[in-house]
Amino acid sequence: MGIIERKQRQKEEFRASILEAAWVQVLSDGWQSLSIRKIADAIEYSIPVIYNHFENKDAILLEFTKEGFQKLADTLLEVKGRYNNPSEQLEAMAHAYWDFAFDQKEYYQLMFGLGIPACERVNQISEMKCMSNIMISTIQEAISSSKNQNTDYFLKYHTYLSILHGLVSIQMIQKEGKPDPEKKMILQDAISGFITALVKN
Amino acid sequence: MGIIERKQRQKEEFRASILEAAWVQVLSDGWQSLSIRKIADAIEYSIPVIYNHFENKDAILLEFTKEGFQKLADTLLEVKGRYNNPSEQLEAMAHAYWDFAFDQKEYYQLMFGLGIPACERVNQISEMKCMSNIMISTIQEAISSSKNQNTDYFLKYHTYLSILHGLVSIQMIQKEGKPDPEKKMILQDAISGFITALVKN
DNA sequence: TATATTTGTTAACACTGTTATTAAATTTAA
DNA sequence: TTAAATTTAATAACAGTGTTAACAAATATA
Repeated sequence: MGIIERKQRQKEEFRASILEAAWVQVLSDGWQSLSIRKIADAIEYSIPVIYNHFENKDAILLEFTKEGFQKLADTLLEVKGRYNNPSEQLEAMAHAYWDFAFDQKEYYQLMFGLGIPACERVNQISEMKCMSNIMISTIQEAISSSKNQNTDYFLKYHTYLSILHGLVSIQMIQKEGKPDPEKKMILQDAISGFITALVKN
Repeated sequence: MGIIERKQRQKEEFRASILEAAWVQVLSDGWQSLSIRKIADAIEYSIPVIYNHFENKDAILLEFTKEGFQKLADTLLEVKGRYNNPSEQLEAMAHAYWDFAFDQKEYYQLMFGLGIPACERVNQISEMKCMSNIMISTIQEAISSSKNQNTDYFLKYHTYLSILHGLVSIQMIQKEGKPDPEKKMILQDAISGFITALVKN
């Protein structure tokens, strides 16, 4: 009696095929031109079937938003694991963040609402919180081994993320494609300033 | 024979009325819901007349983008004039930037493509360059009176703008409306770190 | 086999930006 | 003043968009 299991499996495959078709569209023409109709066309089904698997278009976008934060969190965690010193970790994570943004530009734009309406209340998404926690814990560790143990870690987390996002998004607005490698000097400049202020004060 | 002058004047008044109607729409429902049809409805004319004054919808958005950068540039210049010391100027300008972003949220979102497609090649807009120059000149002055005169001013400008934009946009993504006054501590933290690094090194 | 239930399609609604065609008003020329 | 030229505006349409009500076909249950 594995019929309902098979049905469940097929349903999930169907759902996955919708996301797959959507992703192909996005990679080829960007978020702006993604439409339910094109997805339906790609999977060779009629339009309303998509609404059997997703409440609306936003639900599809939300799925990718979550995926994006999960991928970023995974990357940060992996990179963090390559170092022991919190300062080194924060620096390496900053570079990884930058690379993720430009290697997975479509994800990043969706996650942070660059050019398209982002899911409001992004910070309530659990995958987003997961990413935050990785950053926060590292900052807390850095503070533990710093001169001033009373530093507000949440403030510093916010500053850290803001610097990273600011650098990335300003860069993305101004130029198409991946930035020159030298542009990473700006990242290096800003982030080393932040880390110095965090540890030395 | 002031007929052509009158016509020219009327044409500009018409143009202004289009922008005025658009702005009312934006303030009440945001950029997302602005449409040519609603503008036409508001000015009580048919749709195609709008295309006699603007090539397309993007041209209307571009107009507001320019306006926004002009307003921001004016504000920064005014604030800068209140201080003599470059460090103080950079700090005051940072606070003015923050205030502008949240007081003129609609402008800011359009200028930096938060949630809506920004005009590509924003940095080619002259009003944008004007704003940049105000920041750059102040940074150059700060470098002149700093320890290391060889500091790359353009890199520092980019860092300065990125920090500001990052702080603002992360804040805007996470919360609706104007942020708590205490959130400005994050700005203070980040920007004073930047200025210290700029002048003391 | 007959009845439910799920699944998918057609067709429509209410929008969007944009434009070709046509009519009206206005200005210019005779 | 009348006729031609020009400007100005409106209607109606095209090609899209997200979403959904109504209906038909396939499948599962009784």
